[in-house]
Amino acid sequence: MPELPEVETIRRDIEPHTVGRTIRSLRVNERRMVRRSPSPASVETAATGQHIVALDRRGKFLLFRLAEPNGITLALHFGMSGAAIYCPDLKMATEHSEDRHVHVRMELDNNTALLVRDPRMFGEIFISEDIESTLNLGPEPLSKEFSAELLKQRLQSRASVKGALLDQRRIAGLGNIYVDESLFIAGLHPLRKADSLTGEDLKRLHAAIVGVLRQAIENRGSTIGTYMDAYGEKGSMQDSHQIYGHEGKCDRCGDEIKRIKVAGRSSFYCAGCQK
DNA sequence: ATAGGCCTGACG
DNA sequence: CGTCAGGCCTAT
Repeated sequence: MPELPEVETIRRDIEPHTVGRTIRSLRVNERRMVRRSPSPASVETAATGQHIVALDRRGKFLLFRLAEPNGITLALHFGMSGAAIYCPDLKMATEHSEDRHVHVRMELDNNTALLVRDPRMFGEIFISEDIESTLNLGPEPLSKEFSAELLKQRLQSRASVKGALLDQRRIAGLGNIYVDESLFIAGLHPLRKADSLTGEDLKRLHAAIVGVLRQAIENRGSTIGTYMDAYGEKGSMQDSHQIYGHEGKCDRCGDEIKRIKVAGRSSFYCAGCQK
């Protein structure tokens, strides 16, 4: 479930609890969550005893920057159903560890812990010594460099604009919800060819993406099904969704909201507003 | 470009 | 029972 705003909310919340601390132990008790590193044990060994020098986010990945040996990063991805659980004490961590869906337990040197719960196990944990190359992601949409011009470059594709926006190598961090929201705000049909957008289209789409992601972070993400932040609280961005998950008439023009499959994903749009 | 697979759980 | 889910990889 988590897209960029949800992961950023988790990052901001746990940053003060993790940066500057040492990882006392890391337990990964689900092989299927380890796909890029050789084994759970290799991830555990690489992280144990390491100092957390920074907590970053790249796209939908949460990145623990570890001191020594040389710029190693512990990366987490939350897939469809993953959640971080911050535990201010080990009693809480132990209680949660009995939950069969808790697959990762990171214990810090001040007797706090961070758990990862992921029922569907589409999430991932791994170590990389060159995380930027490993992830191979497009630019961050909330970075200074992200402009309408850069968006134009990244959308040089004959694919649908929705498919292109979902491609993490083109732009990092957008998922099904925020793509639909951005396209609605920009007035663009999800099936428009990415390389058919005009300069004006691209300016509107750029502003829509930046605006919707910023607002989603302010609102601590969207909770539709199960997403919870690291403290177990819901976000409120779902109350501001204008198109995703909506049925019936468009608030803006009164036309019927349509639901189709684009790039294999359920897609909501208004034929009156989106061309 | 699309379908299927990976998984569990919620809902009709 | 079937369908769907905020992700992403693979094979066709």
